Amino acid sequence: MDYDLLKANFSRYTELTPAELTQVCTYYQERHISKGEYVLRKGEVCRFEGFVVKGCFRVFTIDDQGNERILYFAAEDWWIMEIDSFINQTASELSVQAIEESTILYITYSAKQELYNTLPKVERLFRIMSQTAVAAWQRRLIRNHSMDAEQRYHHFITAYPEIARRITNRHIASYLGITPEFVSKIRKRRLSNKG
Amino acid sequence: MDYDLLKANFSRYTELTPAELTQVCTYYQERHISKGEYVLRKGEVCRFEGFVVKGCFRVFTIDDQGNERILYFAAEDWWIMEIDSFINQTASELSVQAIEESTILYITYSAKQELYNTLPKVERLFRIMSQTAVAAWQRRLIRNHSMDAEQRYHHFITAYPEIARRITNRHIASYLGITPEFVSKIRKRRLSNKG
DNA sequence: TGCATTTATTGAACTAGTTCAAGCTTTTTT
DNA sequence: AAAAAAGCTTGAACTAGTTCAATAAATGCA
Repeated sequence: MDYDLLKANFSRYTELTPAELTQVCTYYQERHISKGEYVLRKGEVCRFEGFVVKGCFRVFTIDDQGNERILYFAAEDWWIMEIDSFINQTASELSVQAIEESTILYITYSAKQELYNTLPKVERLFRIMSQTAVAAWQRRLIRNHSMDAEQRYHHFITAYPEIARRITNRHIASYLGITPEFVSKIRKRRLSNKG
Repeated sequence: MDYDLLKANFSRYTELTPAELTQVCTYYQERHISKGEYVLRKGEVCRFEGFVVKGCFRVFTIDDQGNERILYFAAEDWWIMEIDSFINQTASELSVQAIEESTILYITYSAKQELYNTLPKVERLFRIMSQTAVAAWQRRLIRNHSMDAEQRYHHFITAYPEIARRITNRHIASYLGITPEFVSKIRKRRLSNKG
């Protein structure tokens, strides 16, 4: 099992010694998820925190009319969980589905609690990780208010070219909050402006 | 000085003994801010984390064309800071301005570091607070994608009736990501539907 | 108190994005 | 390899929300 990606992710937030990093990783287990499989469904309790080692997931909501809204994509080096459901062990508002053959490293709720108590430095690690995430979500909200659909599309494909290549137009549309038809029209416009 | 509101806020996230709560509060100082005054301007480094005891603030961005977008309002029991700027001590993307005569309790960057080191439980407190905030920002993003302007307006005034009464329509518009004119039209529509 | 400034309302013309429907392409399944 | 299913593209008609302009109302200031 290869924990290098996970270790690198952790090291971005707090300095841990190689021994500490290795110790933390022992709490994480590997799991393979096939394309289309759900790791979490709306209404279930999120019992794990997952780190994507290989593959890609979509994290999304389903509203009363059955419309799906993709909140984010999680490819290599991203986390998948329903944060509220995981920390309070309550019903999840989100679903998480693999859109490729994937491998994750996951930690259960009880193992996570044990990890926090065993190695208090991990508390700081996830504190900083979460604070960084808050800032990122705030920036995304501002982008959504200050950019139109075409600008948001352009921002997405330049900020995440890797992910953009791997997903369908419908998924991009759902992520951007617009219709798939309008994504087609934006693409057409962009092509004719460049040709 | 009255730390009750701050203590109650902390207690929502982690259990601390009365002694610990009191100890934590000694790191926070009171400051009065007059209406219209800025506590942070875009480009400055955010050197404090503030908790609103009395009054109301707007936290907002200014884009290249000079357009302001309100990210959130912070009245009593809310926090004001630029989280990214505070944790990394880098230039802030946001500005924070008092829209009423206000009182805050604030902690400086170095005092916060000292607090984390002196009382490690605080690390957990802010870890949970930040994780809760991530979930809240995710929910807000989903609302923005799945509701139209009228639904968003209605959600805001029913979720935060207190704040809605205290701010102008322009501010609500800026928060909702629509024009002030359209807020007027929504209000008119709502009135005639009820009369 | 009166003047100046900001804020709210309303309407008419406009635009970004949606909806629906049809035909085409690609992927998945058998 | 064929059939089925899902995804993409395009256009025409529509709608939610914007822009601009003018007027009225509220607020701040000397």
